[in-house]
Amino acid sequence: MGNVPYLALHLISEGGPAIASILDIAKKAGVSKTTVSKVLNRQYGVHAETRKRVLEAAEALHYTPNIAARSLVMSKSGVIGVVYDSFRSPLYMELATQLEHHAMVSGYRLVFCSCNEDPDAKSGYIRYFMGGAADGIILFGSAEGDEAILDQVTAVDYPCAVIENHVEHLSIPNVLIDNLSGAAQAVDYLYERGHRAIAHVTGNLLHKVAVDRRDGFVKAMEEHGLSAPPERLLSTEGTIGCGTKAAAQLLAMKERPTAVFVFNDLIAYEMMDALHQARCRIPEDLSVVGFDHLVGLLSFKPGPLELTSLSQPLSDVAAAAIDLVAALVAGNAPQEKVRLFWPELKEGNTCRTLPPERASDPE
Amino acid sequence: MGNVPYLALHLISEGGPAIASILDIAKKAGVSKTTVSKVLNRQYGVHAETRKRVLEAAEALHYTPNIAARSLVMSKSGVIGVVYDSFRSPLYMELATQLEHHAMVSGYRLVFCSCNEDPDAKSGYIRYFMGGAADGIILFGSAEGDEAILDQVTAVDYPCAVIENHVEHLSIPNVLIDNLSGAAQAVDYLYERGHRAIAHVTGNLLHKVAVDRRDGFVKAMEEHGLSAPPERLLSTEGTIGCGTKAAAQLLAMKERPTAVFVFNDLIAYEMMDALHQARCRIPEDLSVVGFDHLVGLLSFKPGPLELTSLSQPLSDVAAAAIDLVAALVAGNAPQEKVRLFWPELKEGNTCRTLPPERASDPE
DNA sequence: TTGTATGCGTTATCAC
DNA sequence: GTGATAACGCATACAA
Repeated sequence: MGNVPYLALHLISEGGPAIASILDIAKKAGVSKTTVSKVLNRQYGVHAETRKRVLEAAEALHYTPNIAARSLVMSKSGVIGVVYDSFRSPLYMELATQLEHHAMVSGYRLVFCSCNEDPDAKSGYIRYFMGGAADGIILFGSAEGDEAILDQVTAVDYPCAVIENHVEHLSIPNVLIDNLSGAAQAVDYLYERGHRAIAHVTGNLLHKVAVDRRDGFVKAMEEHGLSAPPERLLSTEGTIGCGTKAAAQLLAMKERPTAVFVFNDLIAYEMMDALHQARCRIPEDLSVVGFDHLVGLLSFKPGPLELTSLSQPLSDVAAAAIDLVAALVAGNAPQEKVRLFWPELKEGNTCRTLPPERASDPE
Repeated sequence: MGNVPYLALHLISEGGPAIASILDIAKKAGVSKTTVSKVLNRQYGVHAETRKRVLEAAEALHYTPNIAARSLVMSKSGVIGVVYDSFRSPLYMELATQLEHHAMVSGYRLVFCSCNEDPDAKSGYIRYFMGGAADGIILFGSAEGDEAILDQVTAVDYPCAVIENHVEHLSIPNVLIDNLSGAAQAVDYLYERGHRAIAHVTGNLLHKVAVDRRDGFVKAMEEHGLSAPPERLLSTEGTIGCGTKAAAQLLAMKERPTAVFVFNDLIAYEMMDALHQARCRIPEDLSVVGFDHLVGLLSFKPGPLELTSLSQPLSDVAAAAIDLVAALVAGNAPQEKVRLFWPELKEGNTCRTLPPERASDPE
């Protein structure tokens, strides 16, 4: 009766895949659905002979469990969803690889999506995961609109961990790199080598990471009794081409700094290339420190120079994120809301030690 | 009765997210489930006043549709799944970005997963998608074991498109780059510049791409009346470090070739770096042609030299793959099984034109 | 315009 | 050891 349209539809539509169900197996093997389910889930209490018949039928019909039905009844999918703003960085890729690795160890499937910087798409993917496609999500990034999105997540207590973004008033656990420490390490390193006039090239300040690194830079400068005047804070949008723009700005400066701390290696390499073309030598004329240590993530060298840069412990970050979400899914609120990791400065050849006379510059 | 354990479980477990259902909304708004469903799906035939009440209730309860239930009843998820072997290449990332873009245009969600080169994990992800998590899949890559996996897919007529792998006897549509043409372009380019002694560094020959490019190389050489002896075919496993190894092999050759066609830029840049360290100058001592044109995909330069390389039309490839899967999902068998695209040689500065006298070397 | 009833494919409970 | 049967949350044909 009522099921005729469904059945008819199923039989008529030639386009749809012909995936067998437990019921199909049951018919073929001459047993009940329950028995089939038991066999398929490796439960005890099934006659060896029956089990064999069921298994053969399943094989013959190319059975694939319907995960929609399964997660509907179990309210669990075994999946963790990861939401990116963009795929376009070797750093993101390495993080993805590490996340996948740790998820597998924890017995979760991991699926990724990128909203390509589109907030609506991001919200859509998150709602998709929250709707049962995943048991929990990992949100990577610190874009401006994320807070509103995270509000929805906390409202229903959905398991979620955020990498790279710390929202104070929300109870969502964060996995963070200490960007302030990173900036301080960069400044300290340059200071020790005699640099006093240090500039900073920011990332996209709509992302918290960029703000943190800039603030960390300013703070570190002040702690050394140095100033970080606005004209030495070159803000960029973190997109392709901004390194070149930053280089132009640097070259146009009346009092050129002796060193620059750049938001990340992507920008820094592009900037160094533009500087090189303008006959500004690195490190002779300008010292550069980056962030992310791309050389460590790539099989090739991202430029003629090896950039001195801060390396992030991506494996630790990934493990912590998976851990947090897995704990939340299991119903255990994590003890600590913030898992903080320290970046480590890796020395390259883009920084010069200034001769003493310059080092004793005023201020 | 029977539902008590379910309800009790739901109420007791503090860990689970508290996501409201249509039934919850219905109760709160004082209407039936059907009405709520209608409102939520923007259907006509609902009183404005009722609609408002429902919407308010949904908002208040932070309603998120359960996609498991929805896709169970509709046998559609609105998702296309993409399966990668690895995330570790700028090429893969750019392809992902393009795929995401085109999927959004087609109204599909796109979720990615990487099996990290583990065949079992790959099979698991594919079965997961086939089980209803996605309406169709795009498999990227040409690893050796893929054929067995694709057998399962075709057995149940599940919508699937493969990028970079052509399995002759299966009816799965393929999106391909003409690797033979790519190799021929590389050889032609070098031949025109006087090179006769040309070597080839392969990729992982367990992947069909690598085999195709090698075969294309050999064929193109023969068409020029040149030979491609085994000792000039340096096979690698495509992993990190193999470029360095290939460089060592090249340097150890008794009769060193004047040019090398390398499987991809990743290997080529690593190789060139090792060669540089061994004081082998490029292009003076050796000309190099790569594949993938990484410079076009990165915001920074992947090395001091700009590698002459074959560029793949990734946007076209992505569009074709999405198109194919979307068509299959809609029940339309694509007219053509193979969508072939041509790579384009982008000239860099890693190839030298040999002086006439050398060019006329015998064979 | 609204509500009732049914089924999607699975797991889980409980009789046989 | 095995098999009915009842949910999971949703969409829809159909009755009211």
